[in-house]
Amino acid sequence: MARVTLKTIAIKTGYSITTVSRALAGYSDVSPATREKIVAVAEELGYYPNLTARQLQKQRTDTVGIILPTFGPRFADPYFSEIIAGIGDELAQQGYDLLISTCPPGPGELAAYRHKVEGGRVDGLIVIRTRRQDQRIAYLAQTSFPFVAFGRTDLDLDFPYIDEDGEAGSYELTRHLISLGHQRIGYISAPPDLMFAHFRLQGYRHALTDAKLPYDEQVVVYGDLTRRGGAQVARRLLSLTPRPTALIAANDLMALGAIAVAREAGLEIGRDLSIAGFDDIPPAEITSLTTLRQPIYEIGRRLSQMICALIRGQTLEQSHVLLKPKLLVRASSGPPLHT
Amino acid sequence: MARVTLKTIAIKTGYSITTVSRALAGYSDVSPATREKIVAVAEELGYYPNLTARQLQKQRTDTVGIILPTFGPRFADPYFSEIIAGIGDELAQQGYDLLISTCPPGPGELAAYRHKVEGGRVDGLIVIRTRRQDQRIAYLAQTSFPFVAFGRTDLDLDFPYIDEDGEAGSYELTRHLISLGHQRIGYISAPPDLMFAHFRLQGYRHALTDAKLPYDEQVVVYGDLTRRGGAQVARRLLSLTPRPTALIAANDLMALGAIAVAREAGLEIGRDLSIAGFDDIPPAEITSLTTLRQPIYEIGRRLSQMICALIRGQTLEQSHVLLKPKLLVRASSGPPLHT
DNA sequence: GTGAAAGCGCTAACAC
DNA sequence: GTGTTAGCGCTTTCAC
Repeated sequence: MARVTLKTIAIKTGYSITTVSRALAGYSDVSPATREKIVAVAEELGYYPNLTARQLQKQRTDTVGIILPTFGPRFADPYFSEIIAGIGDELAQQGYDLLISTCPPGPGELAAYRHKVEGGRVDGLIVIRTRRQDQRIAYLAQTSFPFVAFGRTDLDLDFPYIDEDGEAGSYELTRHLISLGHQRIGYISAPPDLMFAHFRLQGYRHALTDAKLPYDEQVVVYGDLTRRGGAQVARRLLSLTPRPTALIAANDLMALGAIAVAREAGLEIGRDLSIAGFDDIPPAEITSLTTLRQPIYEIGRRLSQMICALIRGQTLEQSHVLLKPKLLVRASSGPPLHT
Repeated sequence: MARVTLKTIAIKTGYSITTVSRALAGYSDVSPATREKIVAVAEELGYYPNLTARQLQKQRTDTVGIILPTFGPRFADPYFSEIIAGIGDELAQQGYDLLISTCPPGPGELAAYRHKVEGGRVDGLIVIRTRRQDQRIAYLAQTSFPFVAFGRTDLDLDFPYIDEDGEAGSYELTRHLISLGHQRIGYISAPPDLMFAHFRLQGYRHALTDAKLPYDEQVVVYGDLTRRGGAQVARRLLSLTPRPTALIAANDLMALGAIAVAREAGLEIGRDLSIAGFDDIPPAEITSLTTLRQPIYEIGRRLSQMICALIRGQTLEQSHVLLKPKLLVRASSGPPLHT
């Protein structure tokens, strides 16, 4: 079980470590006969280069990092698995590994980032779920370490990102409900420090204003992005008088929670109450939920492409990508009962 | 942007690299005054140890690897995000990083494993979705590299694993349907080389035999674990005469596909046709799908605990863990129409 | 208490 | 063509 290193092969073949290294690396300045001998012995011994040593020497790790901002004990959010799949598949193709950590948002987070960056653990980072005054972005931008973000921020910094145009999407969705005749539309927002929550709420708000409908803070509540959380706050909205005739949730999971609550209350979705979400996660289709689709897997791939390009020192053709989500009208939204 | 290393601090403080190293590591044989000075300078300069160098020296990476067996272009399987969450959270707590790769099952897979193991990229590996004659397990067992598996295999090898007792679960579920009065129960299996597919099918088979019902190969079909795949083969089952009065799918995703197809055909789930799945992914609850619950997140945590213990050279109190899935009877299963 | 020296496994500059 | 030397940044004997 002794490790086979260049030294092992050098001793066995009688050549120097350097020559062995060059032979194996396919350099042209080593004689074919020598190379053959060395390669044969390497195969026989089952030689495999030590990646850590190579990393130390080359001063790069061929690894991209991502730190998942997990709230609470678990994140069953399908969003994460989709994006990791996209990121991982693309990185594999480009010859990079993916180092994943989990860290709850908060003061300890920066340490996790420094750990990766200054510890030389990765060559680049992908930041997801950007927040207002996002300190992770602030830190990374200042170090000039290669990174890309999924999401913008409200800091005055220029950095490469991909984002969905949540405002436009949300605007379109709200208009859709308004055009169906809804006048009192409840809104279940995500935690307001998340940038996407901010944009999505803005879109809702502007659509109301443009339609000369009042923006009523009473019908805007905040959930924690989970199904359970959505259910909780939906209950509040449904107990209001007059009751909203439609509900928009800032993500599908909360919308699904709202649906469950509405059903419990004996309401028929799409008729007595319209509900819409955001993301188009798989269950949304099953539940016939009207929603806005983001191609998360594809976004993951593109994030990987961008970070790989940055690591290689290339300049991006496009460093700010804004994707328009696609409105999918399904059975969960319909005209209000009394118009 | 020059890297701050021990050398930087050594030069600045006038001490040797050795002393700086020891001071920062908190060794007792360095005078308090010296330590203080060194620590101060380190902080001022924003020193952060180079993890790669440390890894090379210590001959360990404090990293655990997992290679996701992705089929096709994407794996939206909620199962993956759950288990990664569990694994990642626990590893973070134990001070380990998680290195994730993706690799489709096949001949290239072993190379990916060797890359991690012999390249010294990780200290241990987690293998998921074991298969019959699993070559990954065979390889790892032979190298005596630390690893744990989620799932057993049919090789005659002793290795640490956690597994669900898919046979017992499937047996119980099938009995449940039989006791409701079903006599012709269709079965949508997963690809047969997956061990869990094998066990789940066995449970179904034994339950039939024990109830003196025939095992009819005509009603056993194979799907690819996706919703779409489940829908495809469910269509075949529903066109048989006599039509099965109940369907079991080897995972929830395929069960959901079957439900969609049945609804299209005008069947009311739980009345005209009973359907059951396996896993209890979030949409299962929403859809009122009778299923078998596995605590995937918890399994992820336990896998991490085991691998960490193994890496530390500890012996496991329990190296073969078999968990019994819990039957959740929901509205998708009921008695057949004509009994 | 502190420093010099060796070495983890590899690559690269430079001689011969 | 091949070997010598140095060095990536760190830890760890072993002297003093």
